[in-house]
Amino acid sequence: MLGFSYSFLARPEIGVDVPLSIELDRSSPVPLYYQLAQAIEAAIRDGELAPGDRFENELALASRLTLSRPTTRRAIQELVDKGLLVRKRGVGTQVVQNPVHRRVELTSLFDDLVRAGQEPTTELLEYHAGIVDEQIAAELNLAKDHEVVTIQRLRCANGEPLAVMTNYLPVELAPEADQLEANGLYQSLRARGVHIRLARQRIGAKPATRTEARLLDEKAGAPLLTMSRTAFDDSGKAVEFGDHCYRASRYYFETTLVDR
Amino acid sequence: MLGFSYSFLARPEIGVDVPLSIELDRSSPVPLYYQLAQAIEAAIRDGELAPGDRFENELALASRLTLSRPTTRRAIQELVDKGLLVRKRGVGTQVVQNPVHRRVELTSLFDDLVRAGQEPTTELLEYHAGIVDEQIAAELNLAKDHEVVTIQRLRCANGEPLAVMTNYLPVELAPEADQLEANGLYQSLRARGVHIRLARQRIGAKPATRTEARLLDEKAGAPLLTMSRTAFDDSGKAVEFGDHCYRASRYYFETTLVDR
DNA sequence: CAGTGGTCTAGACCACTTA
DNA sequence: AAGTGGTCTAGACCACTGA
Repeated sequence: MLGFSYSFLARPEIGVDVPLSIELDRSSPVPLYYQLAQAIEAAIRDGELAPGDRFENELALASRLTLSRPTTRRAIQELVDKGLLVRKRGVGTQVVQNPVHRRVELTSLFDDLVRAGQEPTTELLEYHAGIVDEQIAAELNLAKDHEVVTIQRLRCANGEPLAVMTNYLPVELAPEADQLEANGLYQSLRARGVHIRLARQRIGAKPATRTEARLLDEKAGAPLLTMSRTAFDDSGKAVEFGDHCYRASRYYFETTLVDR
Repeated sequence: MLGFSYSFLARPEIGVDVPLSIELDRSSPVPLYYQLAQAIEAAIRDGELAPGDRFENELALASRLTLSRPTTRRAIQELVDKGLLVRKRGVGTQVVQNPVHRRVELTSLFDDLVRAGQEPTTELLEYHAGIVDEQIAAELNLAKDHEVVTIQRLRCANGEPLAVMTNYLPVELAPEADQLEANGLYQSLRARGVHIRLARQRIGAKPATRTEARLLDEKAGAPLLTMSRTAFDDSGKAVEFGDHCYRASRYYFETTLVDR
Protein backbone atom coordinates (compact mmCIF):
# COMPACT_ATOMS: atom_id res chain seq x y z
CA MET A 1 0.00 0.00 0.00
CA LEU A 2 1.60 3.16 -1.17
CA GLY A 3 0.71 6.47 0.37
CA PHE A 4 0.83 9.71 -1.48
CA SER A 5 2.03 12.78 0.24
CA TYR A 6 1.38 16.49 0.26
CA SER A 7 4.44 18.63 0.12
CA PHE A 8 4.66 22.09 1.62
CA LEU A 9 7.68 24.03 0.52
CA ALA A 10 9.37 26.87 2.26
CA ARG A 11 8.14 30.19 0.94
CA PRO A 12 10.73 32.91 0.52
CA GLU A 13 9.17 35.06 3.23
CA ILE A 14 10.81 37.95 4.95
CA GLY A 15 10.21 37.58 8.65
CA VAL A 16 11.55 36.40 11.97
CA ASP A 17 9.95 32.99 11.75
CA VAL A 18 11.65 30.32 9.75
CA PRO A 19 9.13 28.54 7.53
CA LEU A 20 9.96 24.88 7.48
CA SER A 21 9.41 22.70 4.50
CA ILE A 22 7.42 19.84 5.89
CA GLU A 23 5.97 16.82 4.18
CA LEU A 24 3.00 15.03 5.63
CA ASP A 25 1.68 11.74 4.39
CA ARG A 26 -2.03 11.74 5.14
CA SER A 27 -2.52 8.18 4.02
CA SER A 28 0.17 6.82 6.30
CA PRO A 29 -0.81 4.98 9.46
CA VAL A 30 1.72 7.14 11.28
CA PRO A 31 -0.21 9.83 13.17
CA LEU A 32 -0.01 13.31 11.72
CA TYR A 33 1.09 14.87 15.00
CA TYR A 34 3.93 12.37 15.11
CA GLN A 35 5.00 12.99 11.53
CA LEU A 36 5.02 16.69 12.23
CA ALA A 37 6.99 16.33 15.46
CA GLN A 38 9.57 14.20 13.68
CA ALA A 39 9.88 16.72 10.88
CA ILE A 40 10.42 19.59 13.28
CA GLU A 41 12.90 17.59 15.31
CA ALA A 42 14.82 16.76 12.15
CA ALA A 43 14.86 20.45 11.22
CA ILE A 44 16.35 21.29 14.60
CA ARG A 45 18.96 18.54 14.49
CA ASP A 46 19.94 19.44 10.93
CA GLY A 47 20.41 23.05 11.90
CA GLU A 48 17.59 24.28 9.71
CA LEU A 49 16.23 25.73 12.92
CA ALA A 50 19.08 27.15 14.97
CA PRO A 51 19.20 27.28 18.78
CA GLY A 52 17.44 30.42 19.95
CA ASP A 53 15.40 30.73 16.77
CA ARG A 54 11.84 31.82 17.14
CA PHE A 55 9.44 29.16 16.01
CA GLU A 56 6.46 29.75 13.77
CA ASN A 57 3.33 30.15 15.88
CA GLU A 58 0.97 27.24 16.02
CA LEU A 59 -1.99 28.84 14.26
CA ALA A 60 0.11 29.83 11.29
CA LEU A 61 1.73 26.43 11.15
CA ALA A 62 -1.62 24.70 11.38
CA SER A 63 -3.17 26.66 8.55
CA ARG A 64 -0.05 26.35 6.42
CA LEU A 65 -0.13 22.55 6.76
CA THR A 66 -3.92 22.32 6.60
CA LEU A 67 -3.98 20.78 10.05
CA SER A 68 -6.23 21.53 12.97
CA ARG A 69 -4.77 23.47 15.81
CA PRO A 70 -4.91 20.63 18.38
CA THR A 71 -2.98 18.34 16.08
CA THR A 72 -0.32 20.97 15.46
CA ARG A 73 -0.23 21.76 19.12
CA ARG A 74 0.31 18.16 20.05
CA ALA A 75 3.31 17.89 17.77
CA ILE A 76 4.86 20.97 19.31
CA GLN A 77 4.12 19.71 22.80
CA GLU A 78 6.00 16.49 22.10
CA LEU A 79 9.12 18.51 21.42
CA VAL A 80 8.60 20.70 24.46
CA ASP A 81 8.44 17.53 26.54
CA LYS A 82 11.60 16.30 24.88
CA GLY A 83 13.36 19.50 25.82
CA LEU A 84 13.91 20.77 22.29
CA LEU A 85 11.49 23.70 22.37
CA VAL A 86 10.47 26.16 25.04
CA ARG A 87 7.19 28.06 25.04
CA LYS A 88 6.15 31.20 26.85
CA ARG A 89 2.58 32.39 26.88
CA GLY A 90 2.05 35.66 25.10
CA VAL A 91 5.53 35.44 23.63
CA GLY A 92 6.11 32.44 21.48
CA THR A 93 8.08 29.28 20.97
CA GLN A 94 11.83 29.07 20.72
CA VAL A 95 14.43 26.43 20.06
CA VAL A 96 16.47 25.60 23.16
CA GLN A 97 20.15 26.52 23.20
CA ASN A 98 22.85 23.86 23.15
CA PRO A 99 23.13 20.61 21.33
CA VAL A 100 20.85 17.91 22.66
CA HIS A 101 21.83 14.55 23.92
CA ARG A 102 19.37 11.72 24.07
CA ARG A 103 17.22 11.28 27.12
CA VAL A 104 16.84 8.26 29.32
CA GLU A 105 14.50 5.96 27.54
CA LEU A 106 12.90 2.61 27.96
CA THR A 107 15.69 0.75 26.25
CA SER A 108 18.30 -1.71 27.25
CA LEU A 109 21.99 -1.09 27.40
CA PHE A 110 22.15 -3.47 24.47
CA ASP A 111 20.09 -1.14 22.30
CA ASP A 112 22.20 1.78 23.39
CA LEU A 113 25.35 0.09 22.28
CA VAL A 114 23.92 -1.03 18.98
CA ARG A 115 22.85 2.52 18.33
CA ALA A 116 26.30 3.79 19.20
CA GLY A 117 27.74 1.40 16.64
CA GLN A 118 29.57 -0.73 19.14
CA GLU A 119 29.45 -4.49 19.02
CA PRO A 120 28.03 -5.71 22.29
CA THR A 121 28.20 -9.26 23.53
CA THR A 122 26.52 -10.93 26.43
CA GLU A 123 27.71 -13.84 28.52
CA LEU A 124 25.20 -15.77 30.58
CA LEU A 125 26.78 -16.34 33.97
CA GLU A 126 23.87 -17.85 35.83
CA TYR A 127 20.38 -19.12 35.17
CA HIS A 128 18.32 -20.94 37.75
CA ALA A 129 14.85 -21.09 39.17
CA GLY A 130 13.92 -21.15 42.82
CA ILE A 131 12.71 -19.21 45.79
CA VAL A 132 14.27 -15.81 46.19
CA ASP A 133 14.69 -13.10 48.72
CA GLU A 134 11.41 -11.87 50.14
CA GLN A 135 12.25 -8.33 49.12
CA ILE A 136 12.64 -9.33 45.49
CA ALA A 137 9.38 -11.27 45.54
CA ALA A 138 7.75 -8.13 46.91
CA GLU A 139 9.15 -6.03 44.05
CA LEU A 140 7.49 -8.44 41.65
CA ASN A 141 4.30 -8.48 43.68
CA LEU A 142 4.53 -12.24 44.16
CA ALA A 143 3.86 -14.51 47.11
CA LYS A 144 7.15 -15.19 48.83
CA ASP A 145 7.11 -18.88 47.87
CA HIS A 146 6.46 -18.16 44.19
CA GLU A 147 9.21 -19.58 42.02
CA VAL A 148 11.43 -16.96 40.39
CA VAL A 149 14.10 -17.30 37.74
CA THR A 150 17.37 -15.57 38.50
CA ILE A 151 19.51 -14.52 35.56
CA GLN A 152 22.96 -13.06 35.75
CA ARG A 153 24.72 -11.77 32.68
CA LEU A 154 27.89 -9.95 31.82
CA ARG A 155 27.71 -7.33 29.10
CA CYS A 156 30.81 -6.44 27.15
CA ALA A 157 31.65 -4.12 24.29
CA ASN A 158 34.81 -4.34 22.22
CA GLY A 159 35.94 -7.18 24.43
CA GLU A 160 35.79 -4.98 27.49
CA PRO A 161 33.38 -5.67 30.36
CA LEU A 162 30.71 -3.01 30.84
CA ALA A 163 28.08 -4.22 33.23
CA VAL A 164 26.90 -7.06 35.41
CA MET A 165 23.15 -7.49 35.18
CA THR A 166 21.04 -9.56 37.52
CA ASN A 167 17.38 -10.02 36.62
CA TYR A 168 14.51 -11.73 38.36
CA LEU A 169 11.34 -12.92 36.61
CA PRO A 170 8.36 -14.99 37.66
CA VAL A 171 9.08 -18.49 36.39
CA GLU A 172 6.07 -18.54 34.05
CA LEU A 173 7.39 -15.51 32.15
CA ALA A 174 11.10 -16.22 32.04
CA PRO A 175 12.53 -17.02 28.60
CA GLU A 176 14.70 -20.11 28.07
CA ALA A 177 18.41 -19.69 28.53
CA ASP A 178 19.24 -20.17 24.86
CA GLN A 179 16.64 -17.70 23.64
CA LEU A 180 17.90 -15.23 26.18
CA GLU A 181 21.45 -15.52 24.88
CA ALA A 182 20.29 -15.10 21.30
CA ASN A 183 17.87 -12.22 21.60
CA GLY A 184 18.29 -10.41 24.88
CA LEU A 185 15.78 -10.18 27.68
CA TYR A 186 13.31 -7.62 26.43
CA GLN A 187 13.03 -9.07 22.97
CA SER A 188 12.48 -12.54 24.41
CA LEU A 189 9.69 -11.18 26.55
CA ARG A 190 8.11 -9.46 23.58
CA ALA A 191 8.19 -12.75 21.67
CA ARG A 192 6.18 -14.23 24.51
CA GLY A 193 3.58 -11.51 24.20
CA VAL A 194 4.81 -9.55 27.19
CA HIS A 195 4.91 -5.85 26.36
CA ILE A 196 6.74 -3.67 28.79
CA ARG A 197 5.10 -0.31 29.09
CA LEU A 198 6.43 1.19 32.25
CA ALA A 199 9.54 0.99 34.37
CA ARG A 200 10.56 2.51 37.66
CA GLN A 201 14.24 2.99 38.06
CA ARG A 202 16.50 3.81 40.96
CA ILE A 203 19.96 5.05 40.14
CA GLY A 204 22.74 5.07 42.69
CA ALA A 205 26.36 4.19 43.27
CA LYS A 206 28.21 1.66 45.38
CA PRO A 207 31.63 0.09 45.78
CA ALA A 208 32.32 -3.05 43.77
CA THR A 209 32.28 -6.33 45.65
CA ARG A 210 35.17 -8.67 45.08
CA THR A 211 33.09 -10.72 42.63
CA GLU A 212 31.87 -7.70 40.69
CA ALA A 213 35.38 -6.32 40.57
CA ARG A 214 36.71 -9.55 39.09
CA LEU A 215 34.00 -9.68 36.45
CA LEU A 216 34.31 -6.05 35.48
CA ASP A 217 38.08 -5.82 35.54
CA GLU A 218 38.04 -3.25 38.30
CA LYS A 219 39.50 -3.18 41.79
CA ALA A 220 37.38 -4.22 44.75
CA GLY A 221 35.76 -1.09 46.17
CA ALA A 222 35.90 0.74 42.84
CA PRO A 223 32.83 2.95 42.23
CA LEU A 224 30.03 1.34 40.27
CA LEU A 225 26.92 3.01 38.92
CA THR A 226 23.89 0.98 39.94
CA MET A 227 20.44 0.84 38.45
CA SER A 228 17.61 -1.25 39.80
CA ARG A 229 14.48 -1.37 37.78
CA THR A 230 11.02 -2.81 38.09
CA ALA A 231 9.24 -3.19 34.78
CA PHE A 232 5.48 -3.43 34.28
CA ASP A 233 3.52 -4.80 31.34
CA ASP A 234 0.56 -3.21 29.63
CA SER A 235 -1.84 -4.44 32.28
CA GLY A 236 0.18 -2.84 35.04
CA LYS A 237 1.60 -6.10 36.35
CA ALA A 238 5.23 -6.26 37.50
CA VAL A 239 7.06 -8.63 35.17
CA GLU A 240 10.73 -8.09 35.83
CA PHE A 241 13.06 -6.79 38.47
CA GLY A 242 16.63 -6.02 37.59
CA ASP A 243 19.72 -5.02 39.49
CA HIS A 244 22.47 -3.73 37.24
CA CYS A 245 26.00 -2.55 37.97
CA TYR A 246 27.87 -0.48 35.41
CA ARG A 247 31.48 0.52 35.40
CA ALA A 248 31.44 4.16 36.38
CA SER A 249 34.26 4.91 33.98
CA ARG A 250 32.21 3.68 31.01
CA TYR A 251 28.63 4.59 31.63
CA TYR A 252 26.25 7.33 32.71
CA PHE A 253 22.57 8.21 32.40
CA GLU A 254 21.09 11.25 30.80
CA THR A 255 17.71 12.77 31.56
CA THR A 256 15.82 15.82 30.48
CA LEU A 257 13.49 17.42 32.98
CA VAL A 258 10.72 19.79 31.98
CA ASP A 259 8.94 22.08 34.38
CA ARG A 260 5.28 22.40 33.53
CA MET B 1 -13.08 35.32 44.79
CA LEU B 2 -14.89 32.24 45.88
CA GLY B 3 -15.73 29.52 43.46
CA PHE B 4 -18.68 27.25 43.82
CA SER B 5 -18.32 23.63 42.98
CA TYR B 6 -20.29 20.80 41.51
CA SER B 7 -20.15 17.61 43.46
CA PHE B 8 -20.50 14.19 41.91
CA LEU B 9 -21.04 11.45 44.43
CA ALA B 10 -20.35 7.79 44.03
CA ARG B 11 -23.46 5.99 42.94
CA PRO B 12 -24.05 2.56 44.43
CA GLU B 13 -23.58 0.86 41.09
CA ILE B 14 -22.99 -2.81 40.60
CA GLY B 15 -20.13 -3.15 38.18
CA VAL B 16 -16.45 -3.72 37.70
CA ASP B 17 -15.59 -0.07 37.48
CA VAL B 18 -15.20 1.90 40.63
CA PRO B 19 -17.08 5.20 40.35
CA LEU B 20 -15.05 7.89 42.02
CA SER B 21 -16.55 10.78 43.85
CA ILE B 22 -14.93 13.74 42.24
CA GLU B 23 -15.43 17.43 42.86
CA LEU B 24 -14.63 19.95 40.20
CA ASP B 25 -14.56 23.67 40.73
CA ARG B 26 -15.45 25.22 37.41
CA SER B 27 -14.80 28.75 38.56
CA SER B 28 -11.32 28.00 39.76
CA PRO B 29 -8.35 29.15 37.72
CA VAL B 30 -6.95 25.64 38.11
CA PRO B 31 -7.55 23.82 34.83
CA LEU B 32 -10.25 21.18 34.89
CA TYR B 33 -7.98 18.48 33.48
CA TYR B 34 -5.56 19.19 36.30
CA GLN B 35 -8.22 19.12 38.99
CA LEU B 36 -9.42 15.81 37.64
CA ALA B 37 -5.94 14.34 37.45
CA GLN B 38 -5.28 15.37 41.03
CA ALA B 39 -8.53 13.83 42.19
CA ILE B 40 -7.80 10.52 40.51
CA GLU B 41 -4.25 10.50 41.81
CA ALA B 42 -5.55 11.11 45.32
CA ALA B 43 -8.00 8.24 44.93
CA ILE B 44 -5.16 5.94 43.96
CA ARG B 45 -2.91 7.04 46.77
CA ASP B 46 -5.70 6.76 49.32
CA GLY B 47 -6.46 3.25 48.18
CA GLU B 48 -9.91 4.15 46.88
CA LEU B 49 -8.64 2.71 43.62
CA ALA B 50 -6.57 -0.37 44.32
CA PRO B 51 -3.62 -1.54 42.20
CA GLY B 52 -4.91 -3.64 39.34
CA ASP B 53 -8.38 -2.09 39.46
CA ARG B 54 -10.06 -1.41 36.21
CA PHE B 55 -10.64 2.26 35.67
CA GLU B 56 -13.87 3.79 34.45
CA ASN B 57 -13.66 4.36 30.70
CA GLU B 58 -13.13 7.87 29.54
CA LEU B 59 -16.47 8.42 27.80
CA ALA B 60 -18.42 7.39 30.87
CA LEU B 61 -16.25 9.51 33.11
CA ALA B 62 -16.60 12.49 30.81
CA SER B 63 -20.38 12.33 30.69
CA ARG B 64 -20.63 11.70 34.41
CA LEU B 65 -18.59 14.81 35.15
CA THR B 66 -20.12 16.87 32.33
CA LEU B 67 -16.74 17.24 30.75
CA SER B 68 -15.73 16.90 27.15
CA ARG B 69 -13.82 13.82 26.18
CA PRO B 70 -10.53 15.60 25.35
CA THR B 71 -10.45 17.21 28.78
CA THR B 72 -11.10 13.91 30.51
CA ARG B 73 -8.58 12.24 28.30
CA ARG B 74 -5.91 14.75 29.14
CA ALA B 75 -6.37 14.16 32.85
CA ILE B 76 -6.00 10.42 32.38
CA GLN B 77 -2.97 10.91 30.17
CA GLU B 78 -1.23 12.91 32.88
CA LEU B 79 -1.46 9.90 35.17
CA VAL B 80 -0.33 7.50 32.47
CA ASP B 81 2.73 9.69 32.00
CA LYS B 82 3.31 9.66 35.74
CA GLY B 83 3.24 5.89 35.73
CA LEU B 84 0.10 5.48 37.82
CA LEU B 85 -2.23 4.18 35.11
CA VAL B 86 -1.73 1.89 32.15
CA ARG B 87 -3.97 1.89 29.07
CA LYS B 88 -4.47 -0.71 26.41
CA ARG B 89 -6.45 -0.07 23.29
CA GLY B 90 -9.61 -2.08 23.03
CA VAL B 91 -9.26 -3.15 26.64
CA GLY B 92 -9.27 -0.32 29.10
CA THR B 93 -7.37 1.51 31.76
CA GLN B 94 -5.93 -0.04 34.88
CA VAL B 95 -4.14 1.10 37.99
CA VAL B 96 -0.50 0.00 38.02
CA GLN B 97 0.61 -2.54 40.61
CA ASN B 98 2.98 -1.55 43.40
CA PRO B 99 3.26 1.51 45.50
CA VAL B 100 4.69 4.48 43.66
CA HIS B 101 7.68 6.46 44.60
CA ARG B 102 8.15 9.98 43.39
CA ARG B 103 9.83 10.56 40.09
CA VAL B 104 12.87 12.62 39.34
CA GLU B 105 11.72 16.17 39.19
CA LEU B 106 13.02 19.62 38.63
CA THR B 107 13.78 20.27 42.27
CA SER B 108 16.85 20.84 44.30
CA LEU B 109 18.18 18.51 46.92
CA PHE B 110 17.15 21.20 49.36
CA ASP B 111 13.50 20.83 48.42
CA ASP B 112 13.76 17.07 48.65
CA LEU B 113 15.01 17.23 52.17
CA VAL B 114 12.43 19.76 53.27
CA ARG B 115 9.75 17.47 51.88
CA ALA B 116 11.22 14.53 53.73
CA GLY B 117 11.02 16.53 56.94
CA GLN B 118 14.74 16.74 57.44
CA GLU B 119 16.43 19.96 58.41
CA PRO B 120 18.96 20.77 55.72
CA THR B 121 21.71 23.30 56.06
CA THR B 122 24.05 24.75 53.53
CA GLU B 123 27.55 26.03 53.97
CA LEU B 124 29.01 28.32 51.35
CA LEU B 125 32.55 27.14 50.72
CA GLU B 126 33.50 29.31 47.81
CA TYR B 127 32.14 32.25 45.85
CA HIS B 128 34.14 34.09 43.24
CA ALA B 129 33.86 35.52 39.76
CA GLY B 130 36.30 35.06 36.95
CA ILE B 131 37.17 33.24 33.78
CA VAL B 132 36.46 29.53 33.89
CA ASP B 133 37.28 26.40 32.02
CA GLU B 134 36.41 26.57 28.35
CA GLN B 135 34.27 23.49 28.66
CA ILE B 136 32.11 25.09 31.35
CA ALA B 137 31.72 28.27 29.32
CA ALA B 138 30.59 26.07 26.44
CA GLU B 139 27.95 24.39 28.65
CA LEU B 140 26.57 27.85 29.38
CA ASN B 141 26.84 28.89 25.75
CA LEU B 142 29.10 31.79 26.63
CA ALA B 143 32.19 33.24 24.99
CA LYS B 144 35.24 31.77 26.69
CA ASP B 145 36.25 35.12 28.18
CA HIS B 146 32.79 35.80 29.64
CA GLU B 147 32.96 36.23 33.39
CA VAL B 148 31.38 33.39 35.35
CA VAL B 149 30.59 33.08 39.05
CA THR B 150 31.73 29.85 40.66
CA ILE B 151 29.87 28.72 43.74
CA GLN B 152 30.74 25.78 45.90
CA ARG B 153 28.50 24.66 48.70
CA LEU B 154 28.29 21.82 51.17
CA ARG B 155 24.85 20.43 51.92
CA CYS B 156 24.20 18.72 55.22
CA ALA B 157 21.22 17.14 56.93
CA ASN B 158 21.09 16.36 60.63
CA GLY B 159 24.63 17.60 60.94
CA GLU B 160 25.86 15.01 58.46
CA PRO B 161 27.38 15.99 55.12
CA LEU B 162 25.35 14.91 52.10
CA ALA B 163 26.65 16.58 49.01
CA VAL B 164 29.22 18.95 47.55
CA MET B 165 27.68 21.19 44.92
CA THR B 166 29.60 23.32 42.48
CA ASN B 167 27.60 25.71 40.33
CA TYR B 168 28.56 28.08 37.55
CA LEU B 169 26.47 31.06 36.44
CA PRO B 170 27.03 33.96 34.07
CA VAL B 171 28.05 36.86 36.28
CA GLU B 172 25.03 38.96 35.33
CA LEU B 173 22.64 36.32 36.67
CA ALA B 174 24.45 35.16 39.79
CA PRO B 175 22.79 36.05 43.09
CA GLU B 176 24.78 37.70 45.87
CA ALA B 177 26.47 35.41 48.36
CA ASP B 178 24.24 36.41 51.25
CA GLN B 179 21.02 35.92 49.32
CA LEU B 180 22.30 32.57 48.16
CA GLU B 181 22.91 31.46 51.72
CA ALA B 182 19.47 32.60 52.81
CA ASN B 183 17.29 31.30 50.01
CA GLY B 184 19.12 28.74 47.96
CA LEU B 185 20.11 29.02 44.33
CA TYR B 186 16.88 28.41 42.48
CA GLN B 187 14.79 30.68 44.67
CA SER B 188 17.36 33.44 44.30
CA LEU B 189 17.19 33.10 40.55
CA ARG B 190 13.41 33.21 40.61
CA ALA B 191 13.55 36.43 42.63
CA ARG B 192 15.62 37.89 39.80
CA GLY B 193 12.97 36.94 37.29
CA VAL B 194 14.84 33.91 36.00
CA HIS B 195 12.46 31.00 35.60
CA ILE B 196 14.04 27.63 35.03
CA ARG B 197 11.98 25.54 32.70
CA LEU B 198 14.24 22.82 31.52
CA ALA B 199 17.25 20.89 32.73
CA ARG B 200 19.48 18.29 31.19
CA GLN B 201 21.10 16.00 33.67
CA ARG B 202 23.86 13.46 33.49
CA ILE B 203 24.06 10.95 36.30
CA GLY B 204 27.16 8.91 36.94
CA ALA B 205 29.56 7.73 39.60
CA LYS B 206 33.18 8.40 40.46
CA PRO B 207 35.70 7.94 43.25
CA ALA B 208 35.97 10.75 45.77
CA THR B 209 38.97 13.03 45.48
CA ARG B 210 40.87 13.73 48.66
CA THR B 211 39.12 17.09 49.03
CA GLU B 212 35.65 15.68 48.45
CA ALA B 213 36.37 12.85 50.86
CA ARG B 214 37.35 15.29 53.57
CA LEU B 215 34.25 17.42 53.08
CA LEU B 216 31.86 14.49 52.93
CA ASP B 217 33.40 12.46 55.73
CA GLU B 218 34.27 9.60 53.41
CA LYS B 219 37.52 7.93 52.48
CA ALA B 220 39.42 9.02 49.37
CA GLY B 221 38.29 6.81 46.49
CA ALA B 222 34.90 6.09 48.07
CA PRO B 223 32.08 5.90 45.48
CA LEU B 224 30.18 9.12 44.92
CA LEU B 225 27.02 9.58 42.89
CA THR B 226 27.52 12.48 40.51
CA MET B 227 25.01 14.67 38.75
CA SER B 228 25.87 17.43 36.38
CA ARG B 229 23.07 19.60 35.16
CA THR B 230 22.58 22.39 32.69
CA ALA B 231 19.46 24.44 33.36
CA PHE B 232 17.63 26.58 30.81
CA ASP B 233 15.21 29.45 31.36
CA ASP B 234 11.89 29.99 29.63
CA SER B 235 13.56 31.49 26.58
CA GLY B 236 15.75 28.45 26.14
CA LYS B 237 18.93 30.16 27.31
CA ALA B 238 21.39 28.22 29.49
CA VAL B 239 21.49 29.94 32.88
CA GLU B 240 23.27 27.54 35.17
CA PHE B 241 25.65 24.64 35.07
CA GLY B 242 26.10 22.48 38.15
CA ASP B 243 28.36 19.65 39.14
CA HIS B 244 27.17 17.84 42.22
CA CYS B 245 28.62 14.95 44.19
CA TYR B 246 26.43 12.98 46.57
CA ARG B 247 27.43 10.38 49.12
CA ALA B 248 26.37 7.13 47.55
CA SER B 249 25.33 5.77 50.91
CA ARG B 250 22.80 8.58 51.40
CA TYR B 251 21.33 9.38 48.04
CA TYR B 252 19.84 7.97 44.86
CA PHE B 253 17.67 9.10 41.96
CA GLU B 254 14.33 7.71 40.98
CA THR B 255 12.77 7.87 37.53
CA THR B 256 9.67 6.52 35.93
CA LEU B 257 9.86 5.67 32.26
CA VAL B 258 6.79 5.28 30.06
CA ASP B 259 6.81 3.60 26.68
CA ARG B 260 4.44 5.32 24.29
C1' DC C 1 -20.11 -7.74 17.62
C1' DA C 2 -19.85 -4.14 21.24
C1' DG C 3 -16.63 -1.67 23.87
C1' DT C 4 -12.36 0.39 24.33
C1' DG C 5 -8.71 3.82 23.49
C1' DG C 6 -6.21 6.67 19.44
C1' DT C 7 -6.58 10.33 16.28
C1' DC C 8 -8.48 14.39 14.19
C1' DT C 9 -11.42 18.47 13.14
C1' DA C 10 -13.32 23.29 13.64
C1' DG C 11 -14.41 26.08 16.16
C1' DA C 12 -14.57 29.10 21.04
C1' DC C 13 -12.99 31.92 24.92
C1' DC C 14 -9.41 33.22 27.95
C1' DA C 15 -4.73 34.86 30.11
C1' DC C 16 -0.61 36.64 29.34
C1' DT C 17 3.09 39.52 27.04
C1' DT C 18 4.75 43.31 24.43
C1' DA C 19 4.41 47.56 22.37
C1' DA D 1 -4.37 46.56 20.86
C1' DA D 2 -2.40 42.75 18.67
C1' DG D 3 -0.37 38.46 19.03
C1' DT D 4 0.79 34.54 21.57
C1' DG D 5 -0.02 30.14 23.96
C1' DG D 6 -3.55 27.61 27.42
C1' DT D 7 -7.93 25.56 27.96
C1' DC D 8 -12.27 23.60 26.56
C1' DT D 9 -16.20 21.84 23.77
C1' DA D 10 -18.86 18.62 20.70
C1' DG D 11 -18.61 16.12 17.74
C1' DA D 12 -16.31 12.36 14.08
C1' DC D 13 -14.02 8.18 12.36
C1' DC D 14 -10.81 4.59 13.08
C1' DA D 15 -8.06 0.39 15.09
C1' DC D 16 -7.75 -2.87 18.25
C1' DT D 17 -9.51 -6.27 21.73
C1' DG D 18 -12.37 -9.71 23.57
C1' DA D 19 -16.58 -12.47 24.04
